[in-house]
Amino acid sequence: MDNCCDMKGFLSFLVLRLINQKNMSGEEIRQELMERKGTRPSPGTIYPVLKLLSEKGLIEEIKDGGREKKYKITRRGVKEVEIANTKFIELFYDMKEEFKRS
Amino acid sequence: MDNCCDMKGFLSFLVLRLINQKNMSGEEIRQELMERKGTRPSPGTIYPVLKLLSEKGLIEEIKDGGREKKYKITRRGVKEVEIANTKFIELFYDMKEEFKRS
DNA sequence: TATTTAATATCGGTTATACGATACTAATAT
DNA sequence: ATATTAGTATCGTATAACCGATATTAAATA
Repeated sequence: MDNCCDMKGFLSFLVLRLINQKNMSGEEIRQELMERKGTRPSPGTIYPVLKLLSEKGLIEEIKDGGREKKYKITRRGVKEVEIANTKFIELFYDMKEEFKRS
Repeated sequence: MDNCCDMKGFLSFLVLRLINQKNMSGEEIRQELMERKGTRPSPGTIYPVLKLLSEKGLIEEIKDGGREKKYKITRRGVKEVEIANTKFIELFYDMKEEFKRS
């Protein structure tokens, strides 16, 4: 309310990139986003995103016996990440300098 | 609809950064975003954003005689951009590599 | 086997983003 | 002075993001 630039949106992009880096469960993703944003996205936020990405065939479930269900990227997902990365960089190309300094 | 990662959101962030780089009119901003995204945001998208940013004291109008009204960043706006940049980098820090390669 | 519990899934509602269509304004041209 | 036109502004609406609360599931434990 008080802040411009709430940085909403891009959640599915972030989630897809996380799963692209390594297989992750919903809770692991919530934890990772907690560290980046300071706030932990609610279950009602994250699981619908995982469902959506699954339905689009960009990620798929894997069960490794434990309590958690993990997701891994699919080949389509890898392609999608690459396309999305390119779009992202085109959109924010002038952030390059800021990233360098970080 | 078909695509995950629509890259919606962040419009006010983008606009504020553009105006931070140089004084710009609504049309110039639409043009610049056209080049980055491939689609030109509609007037109904861009002018409300400019209004919002004005109301928050992050940008202000300047008239330079011509047909266009330009906006310049305020000191508060500059601060806000810096804060937003930091948040952005925290959120997408792992894009650093992709930016380097670009 | 029954219970507990961590993780996952769903539902309804709120807010923000963005669009298309339309109206307004003021500089320019006639 | 009037008409045109580029740019600006507004309105109503659609969509998407996200949350909180609640329900469900399945592994772990008692």
